[in-house]
Amino acid sequence: MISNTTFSALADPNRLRILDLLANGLLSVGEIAKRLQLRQPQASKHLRVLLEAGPVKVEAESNRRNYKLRIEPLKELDTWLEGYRQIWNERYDNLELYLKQLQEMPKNHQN
Amino acid sequence: MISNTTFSALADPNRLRILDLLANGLLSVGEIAKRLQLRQPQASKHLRVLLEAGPVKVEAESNRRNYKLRIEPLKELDTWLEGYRQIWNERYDNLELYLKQLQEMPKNHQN
DNA sequence: GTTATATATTCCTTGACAGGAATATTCCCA
DNA sequence: TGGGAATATTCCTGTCAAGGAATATATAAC
Repeated sequence: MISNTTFSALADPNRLRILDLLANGLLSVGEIAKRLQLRQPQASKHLRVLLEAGPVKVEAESNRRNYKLRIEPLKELDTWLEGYRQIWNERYDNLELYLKQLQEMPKNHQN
Repeated sequence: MISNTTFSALADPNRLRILDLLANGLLSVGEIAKRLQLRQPQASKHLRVLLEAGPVKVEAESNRRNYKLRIEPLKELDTWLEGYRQIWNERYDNLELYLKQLQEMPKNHQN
């Protein structure tokens, strides 16, 4: 079972945007704040949430702190989704089967 | 871009559990409350959140209301994840490549 | 129609969280 | 060692969401 902390961390538009930024490579706090038009403290605060929840890691480089994506929590999300993917495939299969049966049914039996 | 409302709806342990229950088929409010040891009003309230956020739908049957999974928002989640899946595959590919190069490298060049 | 059952809604209180502003901390460099 | 740049933290305030309790609504059964 996936924990809800991952979802909580992503339940904020700015943090979602941060992840999308980091998908293209590591960034410093200042860069993130600049690109998202956030004030630096808010950027730091959001990054802290992401850091503690998991989907981000940090690496100090002199007085910069470079944040990177941490892919594991997203993999967990993927794993969690797996169970539901089965459901929608199942349903799709049923629809396919239904359409096939409909096609094979003689026209005069289609009411 | 996925909206954060889906994540918000899932950012609660009880709602996650509700989804997991509904993955096995439709359930009435009372059943959900009972299985999750929730009071009925709280169950209703969580279901309302899920209903408005998307991942659940409802069907009235006499004085019961049967809630079902609505798979579309989870598909959206899946689509959103797709971008990140590319990242982890990419990294995996790089690792594979690295290991391959390592293998092909003559032993006396491995420092 | 009255009663029971299932569900939804309202009101209240409390706790968590986001943003703003100010300040603290850390590290580099001269 | 002092100053500046980058980042983190603290304090404050307003908003929102969750749970509890009580109540309203709807449907079935008699």
